[in-house]
Parts: sequence; C-alpha cells; structure tokens
Amino acid sequence: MRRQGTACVESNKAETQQVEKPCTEETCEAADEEDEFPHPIPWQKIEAQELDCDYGLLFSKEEASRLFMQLEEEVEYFTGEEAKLQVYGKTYSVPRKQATYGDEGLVYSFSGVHLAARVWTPTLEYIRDATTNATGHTFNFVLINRYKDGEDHIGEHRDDERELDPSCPIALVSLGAVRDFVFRHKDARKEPKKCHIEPVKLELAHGSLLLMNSPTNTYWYHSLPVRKKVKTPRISLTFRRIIKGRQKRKKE
DNA sequence: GCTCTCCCAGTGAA
DNA sequence: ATTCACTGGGAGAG
Repeated sequence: MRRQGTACVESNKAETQQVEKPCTEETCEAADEEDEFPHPIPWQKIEAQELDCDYGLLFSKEEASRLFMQLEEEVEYFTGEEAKLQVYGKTYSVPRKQATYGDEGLVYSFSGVHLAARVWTPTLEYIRDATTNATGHTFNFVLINRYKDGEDHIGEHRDDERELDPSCPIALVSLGAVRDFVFRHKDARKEPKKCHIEPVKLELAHGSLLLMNSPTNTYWYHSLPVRKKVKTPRISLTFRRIIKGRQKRKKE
C-alpha cells in the first residue's frame, strides 16, 4: 500500500457519501438560473496554511465517460513548435498533450509559448457551464492537458500568470484515469529542513472538480507526478478567467 | 538481494 | 534568483 498524506481524498468514498452541507451562496445563485445542472455538489473543503480548495464530483461516472469520449473526438492538441516550451534558453517537449480553447481572441502565454484559444466546442461549453453552475464563477478560457498514461506528467508549478484574474479561482475538471495530484508550499520546496509544511496530496477522480481558491496559487506549487501503474489516459481541463488587455501582444 | 517505484536533491541554460 | 524537466541516489515494498 502506498503512503498517503493526511489530506488525501479518497475518490471512491467521495462518490458515495452523502453530504448535506448546503452549497455556497454563489453556487445556489447560479443553480437557480438554469435547470440544466440543478444538483448542488457536496463539496469537501481542503485547507492548509494559505491553501484553500474545494473538491467534489461534478459528473456521474456515466456522464463523465460520455464527456471523455466526446473530448477524445473533438479536442485538437498542439503539435510541433506549439507543443514545446522554452525555459531559460532550453527547449523541452512537454510530457503530455495540450490544447487551449476560449473566447475569441484570447491568447494564453506561459514558459515561452503563446497559445491562441480555439473556439469552444459544444462539449467544452457544456462542461464549462456545468462548472459555472457548480461554482458561481464564469470562465473565458480552458487549458486542456491530456496524459496518455502514467508516464505523462507535469512538474511543479504555480498558475500565477499575470493575465489571470486573481479574483477568479481556477477550476480543474478531471476525466479518465484517476491520478495523484500534489501541492507543495513554496517555502517547503526552498528550505525543506527549516520549513515543516507537509505536502497536500489528492486523488483526482473521474468526473471530479477541484477549485483552487485564492491565495492557493500564490503560495503552493502543484504537480501531477509520474505513476507507472496508470495505463489509461486522463484529460484535465483547467478553466480560468483571463483579463483581456493583460495578455502579451503578439505584435504591434 | 534483487527490481520496481516513488521521492528528494541537484543540475542545466540565457 | 527564476523556470521546467530531467537525472541520480536512497528508501521502501514485495
């Protein structure tokens, strides 16, 4: 049995447990407007020093599987130069596939790549709206990462791009294989001997939604580590709100 | 005692 | 110092 941290979320438990805690004001507000996603999510709060997340199941297993298959048909991932990133003069091919969708004209930049958002597909709009109804937040952009198996991964990073609206949490929807997800506090990475802030480890279930609230992304790095046992793909969708005008201009 | 996996610390490069 | 991915070594499982 693998060791796990104290804040670990057991996905199978989350699926069956009945939490009657009411949703937040924001959640109810959004749910009232439309009937499409009428059921409030039972949220689990995940907290640590300067870390504030909400975790819940957004989709049933059946619906999540349907959405996963649709995305496998619809989503076009970047290839070639756009699938590489550049950090301090070194070029890497990312160990996963990436795609960006969003409102017209949005460009998302990180680590030396500038990715123009493609137009929303019907499935992505559906997932986006379900996320909005569950959270009360609206999103104009989504970064999609596809991890073909347990070898694909992403290293520790923060989503602290300047163009992100700091008042809007980042919403991470997971479909497909269950993967571990690890938060580490920035002080714990720098001075692990002096600083005793433990990493926070989660399992992200098929159909789950993880909300990363402010100021989580200022202080905590997160990663999706290699897991050799995982043989099937996972698609993650991170919905964000980009502030127009803060983006880097391509030219001009 | 092996092998595999995970985790941590260290490295590169402008 | 910073970024991201990679590498090597040690620990733990079986």
